[in-house]
Amino acid sequence: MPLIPNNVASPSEPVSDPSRISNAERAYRALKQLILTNQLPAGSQLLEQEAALQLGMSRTPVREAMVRLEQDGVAEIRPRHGMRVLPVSADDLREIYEVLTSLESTAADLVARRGVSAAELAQLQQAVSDMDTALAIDDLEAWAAADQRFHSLLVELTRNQRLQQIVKQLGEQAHRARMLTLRLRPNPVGSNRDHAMLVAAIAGRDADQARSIHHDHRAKAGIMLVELLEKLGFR
Amino acid sequence: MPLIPNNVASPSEPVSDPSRISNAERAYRALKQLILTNQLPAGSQLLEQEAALQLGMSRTPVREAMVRLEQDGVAEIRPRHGMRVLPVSADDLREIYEVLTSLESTAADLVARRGVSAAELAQLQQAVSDMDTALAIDDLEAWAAADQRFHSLLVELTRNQRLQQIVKQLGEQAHRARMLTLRLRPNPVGSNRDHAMLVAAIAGRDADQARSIHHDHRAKAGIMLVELLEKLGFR
DNA sequence: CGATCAATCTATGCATACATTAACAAACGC
DNA sequence: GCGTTTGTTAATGTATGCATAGATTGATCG
Repeated sequence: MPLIPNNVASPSEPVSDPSRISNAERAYRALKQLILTNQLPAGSQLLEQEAALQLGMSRTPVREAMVRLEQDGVAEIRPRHGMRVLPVSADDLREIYEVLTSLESTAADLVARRGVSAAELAQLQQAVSDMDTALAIDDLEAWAAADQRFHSLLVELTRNQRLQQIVKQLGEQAHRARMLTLRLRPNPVGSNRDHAMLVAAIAGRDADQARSIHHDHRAKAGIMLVELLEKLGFR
Repeated sequence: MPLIPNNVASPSEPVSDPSRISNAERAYRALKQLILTNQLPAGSQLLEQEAALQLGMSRTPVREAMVRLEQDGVAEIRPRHGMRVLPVSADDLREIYEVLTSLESTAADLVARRGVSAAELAQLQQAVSDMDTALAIDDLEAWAAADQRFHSLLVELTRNQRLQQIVKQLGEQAHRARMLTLRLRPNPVGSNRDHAMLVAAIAGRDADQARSIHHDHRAKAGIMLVELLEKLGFR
């Protein structure tokens, strides 16, 4: 007997209270947070039961969280060994940056082409300025945060939710590697300059220029990180 | 100890099936298939219990499948209303094609830049030739299949697994809309020409040309589909 | 007749139980 | 000793039970 849809929903109406977070959601966020901060380092394994105990819930919601993390590409479920946090090899990072370079330079193009409001431009400029400040006082954590905010803003301005979501997901995968190498890489002065130039191109509605600048920016960063990771011996 | 040698398998039941698929996986594939073929059309809802009954399993693996489908972006879980198959609006399609255009033109660039073996080139040419044949006998289903194969091949040749996975996922989201409009759109003769030109550019290692051709190809197709969907009144 | 509210129903989210089977180890034959 | 076999353990995959909250229904009131 085939699965027959028994009714068709009217256009999606908000139904439930979004403020209530399920245990499955809590587990998902908690585990993801642990992974992104390297508290659950690459390669570590976690059994459903262990995680459930730690989080004060049963295996069921934990399992759901692990399934989601697997689909996010940050972990894998190995049938008798629990969830294993995926390492990010130099090759993985190369893949990630190839995609990010493509999508973010497209974002720069789209945003420049459409044009941005004064307020939006100000936000971008603020992020660049925060990066400069952070660099001046040698606060690399703050610099990384501002950098991330800049990229995030840029992508949000495309108003393409799928593009946003994909870039965010890949950014999370790359995050751990970036944090590991934050203090090993040359001071990112060039990065700040690139961003300032991109903002100028966006303000001037020069889509080709914006695309080109951001493409090179991401490609450079990608190559640098991949080489760094290779030197560190991450295969 | 057993008097009957245990290497004699009972006729009906294989002892150890190495490719044993979990019920959760079965549910995932079955539901996804139904959605992609529009047997479970956009907007339809399906309760966990209903699906479980139809698939001959309990709610637990069904639920896992639904969580995965939600992360795939083809359905949403609405508490107390079951899983709802997401409609693909004209706006959704615009988003999807923006990303696909970006990623696939990058793929064309990468593949042309690296160069392909004679065998790989032949596969691409075969796909183009199949598209021509299908068009000549007016078999649109076959044409769509060959078209999909071409795009799929192109992306596989990048050897970037993340790029492949993302393009595949977005392709699945767009699939239903493409099938719906397959007979309403103008005959895709231009599409075949674009593909032939792309193959030539790849053979000639002309990355810029390859990128440009494929970018325009995808952008054209996207605009056409979006307009078609808007005319059909999909919001 | 339409709106409001209470009573009922139901799908879900989670906990828990259980059968299965891979992984490990111990025992065994060579 | 060493590879093989068998027994044990434990983690999973799935089923099931249950409390809850949201949805639905129907009764009451204007």
